[in-house]
Amino acid sequence: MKEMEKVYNPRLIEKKWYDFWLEKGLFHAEINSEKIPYTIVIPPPNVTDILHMGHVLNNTLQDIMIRFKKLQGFETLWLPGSDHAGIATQNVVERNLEKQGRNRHELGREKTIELIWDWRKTKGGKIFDQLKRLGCSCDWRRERFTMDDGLSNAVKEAFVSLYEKGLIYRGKYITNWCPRCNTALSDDEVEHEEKASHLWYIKYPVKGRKNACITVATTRPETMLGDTAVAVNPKDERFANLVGEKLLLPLTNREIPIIADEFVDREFGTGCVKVTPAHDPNDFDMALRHELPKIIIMDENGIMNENAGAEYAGMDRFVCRDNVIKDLKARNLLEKIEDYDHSVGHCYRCDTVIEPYLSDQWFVKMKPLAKKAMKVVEDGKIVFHPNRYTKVYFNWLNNIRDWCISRQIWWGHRIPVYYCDDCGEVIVSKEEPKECPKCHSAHLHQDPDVLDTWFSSWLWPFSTLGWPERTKDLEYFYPTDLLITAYDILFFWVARMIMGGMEMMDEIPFKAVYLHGLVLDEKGIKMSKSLGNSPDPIDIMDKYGTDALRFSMVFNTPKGNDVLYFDSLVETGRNFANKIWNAARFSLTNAKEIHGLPEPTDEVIEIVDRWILHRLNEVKRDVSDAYEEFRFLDVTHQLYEFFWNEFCAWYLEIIKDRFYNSEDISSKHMAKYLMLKVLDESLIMLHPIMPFITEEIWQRIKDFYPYEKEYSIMRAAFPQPTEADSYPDEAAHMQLIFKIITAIRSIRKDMNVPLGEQVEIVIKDVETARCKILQDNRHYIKVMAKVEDMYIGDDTIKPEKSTTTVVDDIEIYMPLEGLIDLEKERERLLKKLSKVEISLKKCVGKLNNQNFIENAPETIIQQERERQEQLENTIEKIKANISFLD
RNA sequence: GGGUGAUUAGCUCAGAUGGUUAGAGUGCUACGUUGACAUCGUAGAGGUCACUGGUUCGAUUCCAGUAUCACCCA
Repeated sequence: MKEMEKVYNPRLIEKKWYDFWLEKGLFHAEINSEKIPYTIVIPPPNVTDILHMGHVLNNTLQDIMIRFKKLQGFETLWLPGSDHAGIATQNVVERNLEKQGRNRHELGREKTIELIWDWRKTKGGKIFDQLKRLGCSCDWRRERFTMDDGLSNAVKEAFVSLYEKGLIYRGKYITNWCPRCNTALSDDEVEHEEKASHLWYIKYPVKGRKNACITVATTRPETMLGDTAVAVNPKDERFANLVGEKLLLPLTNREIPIIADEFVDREFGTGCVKVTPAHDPNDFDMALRHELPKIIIMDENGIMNENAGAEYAGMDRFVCRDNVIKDLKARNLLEKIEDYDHSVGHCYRCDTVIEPYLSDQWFVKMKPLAKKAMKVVEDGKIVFHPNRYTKVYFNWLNNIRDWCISRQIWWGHRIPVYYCDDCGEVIVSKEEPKECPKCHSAHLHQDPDVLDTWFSSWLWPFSTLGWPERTKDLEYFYPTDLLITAYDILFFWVARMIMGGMEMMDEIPFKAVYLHGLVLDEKGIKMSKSLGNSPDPIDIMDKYGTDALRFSMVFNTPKGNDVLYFDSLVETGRNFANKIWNAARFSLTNAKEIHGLPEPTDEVIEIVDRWILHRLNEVKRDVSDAYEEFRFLDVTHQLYEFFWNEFCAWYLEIIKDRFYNSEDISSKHMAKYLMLKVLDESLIMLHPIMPFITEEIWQRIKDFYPYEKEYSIMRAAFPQPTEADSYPDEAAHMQLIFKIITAIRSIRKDMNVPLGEQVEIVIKDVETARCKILQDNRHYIKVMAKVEDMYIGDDTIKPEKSTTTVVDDIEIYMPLEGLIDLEKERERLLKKLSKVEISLKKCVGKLNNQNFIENAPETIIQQERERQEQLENTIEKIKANISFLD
């Protein structure tokens, strides 16, 4: 194998290993009765999607769990795929047509759909190549698309079975209509935005009463052309005498009644509301209660029609608004205009202002589905992480309204409903019927609409595994284990999948849901294409490496909260990757000759070896727990701290002395063995987060390791903690040694004694047991603090002209012939003294508090007493040293 | 209008069933290229844990309220 370069270069290795994993089929899952399955289905990206930072976070987290579970020995399946994104995809192709001066209508339905398929085959699914670049261990052999035959069949099956259960119905209702996309949308596809607007107060003359008017307030004055009543609250005495009277609707002179309805809020506006049943959902309900006519005043493009009156027909709705206002003013019927903020619905695909619009649509009855979906979460069969989303979920399901599933577009699953042209019979069937079952007519036509894309997505966890066929895959992999998605599609998708799973499979779709946050830019603003604040993740990977990006995202993403992204963030990951690389480089150059040697015996083990084993053991436990609990931030921080600040900064530095200066072969061997062991196990623990660099290094070291190794790190076993590697005493002793070393280095720095200059140190510790620890491990202090001569004892004497520090209550002296600056020394000691005195004051304060003594637990009191003693000793020693300066 | 979350170092964020000296990354300061790494090393400075009350022997942590910000639902 080639020598390792001085700096880690991710470009050279990433593609190589991804191809290797693919070639070995390491991402592929099969039914395996020997193993427990662990399944994640990908939240399918749109077929039009290209990778953005949100995808990076989402897919990195999924990959982490899949790789982690694989290391734990599960048969892991990460099932990838995309959805057909009805509106978005059709929009893309329509825009292309527009550029050529054509449109879908002149092309016709079939030809347009053909074009969209062509687009999907040539341009669609670009994101999958990008996910591969990100290292995602998806089982690509199982890639699915919502428009595939199997999944289309699932959609039909779901529709028909829901219809047969009476859970799907068709009707004329107010829906959210996008005049640009020319289709209905579900409530969730409407994004509300607070807009500064006005409240227009319009006077409606009362018929037969000269000069009598009633004033209504509205935010959408153009809709008055479709008013069929004015409503007041029945308890509102101001208008009691007017109920039942007729009004003359301005600009049209149509007669409309004044009605009384509980819905009217007496406090809002004037207390009188205009009722426009065909263009407002609340008014629609009111119209049902009062049997009012419903006048549709605009077409599907938001253009006023003849019902709006000859003067306004043909006008765009917003132009019409201006004209209505102008004309009302001219007739002196506009009482006033107030500034008013209200939330306006926009199409989530094209941002056009939504028009509530009366039309024939298909709906799913949600209440019965919601009930089951709530029960499984109540019963703890599905757990949300973080848990607070449980409440949000219940809140949404408790207030759920029926789901409008028909869309007036062409790209999607055609609704499996047929109408008899002769007798009007409605036939709901998976197969296209040959004749009307009622009148046997052959003149049938299919419903022209298609289904909401989410109507196929909510079946995803089981349709991708073969449903409605009862496949072996379903039996083995379903229910899936985990769904990872951003919290912004909790309702769109997660809740609906639970409903779908319960209804179709009578089984939960997944056991856990992990909801992560959104990726924001450095100012905390949501990234979006239109703002241009979203970097291209591929550029970032080119610049810093994939592992660096993955690590950095996780290192900075608190559980369930948003993450702010900026480039400098990724430097952390890049630097860490380089650190790992160099630790490996060091290890390899020093480990070569242990090839083939057996595991060393305990006879030569040193305390620092036990310390690193102990720490490694703790890290295995903590990291494994953190992975299990989706605390990815803890995983990265634990591993970063351990690898960099314990393994590299202390262990590797300490064993250098053995490598370079020791004659003891077996002791050297022990250090090399442990160095490789820590490296090996750290790599495995890091692998789910940084798959590429860990595989590269692991491949390089595996031959040096005394054990037989697998051909890929992906097939390694996640390290298990063991009681045998637990050395709490030795670990505590080493911590003390490290503290002493740091204290000596600190004096050096303060006194301007560079590490290149050897010094003499005298340590005085009157506590016998502890003093022995220092004596036994003096060589570590000598090596790490560059100390030539060292005297340790309970009776050592402070050398003249020496500088001092006190660690706990251990005194450390460094003789500084001619170098000591008395003032500076006094300053140092006084600073230290004041710190310790503050601590002591707090401590004594507690112990002098009778209530504390009476109420606090004995262990805490004991702890405080010991602390007091040590602090007093420390102070006494610092003071003595200060007076020594005089 | 209802709900959720946030407020801790210059910046981005962890954290503690309530009990030593509140942590990390980044930034900053000083010194340093010794044979893994300057994408580095060593040492250091930097925090009234948003505010006001309450519970408690003890609150930055629990509770209530206030303020500011963000998001979701209507």
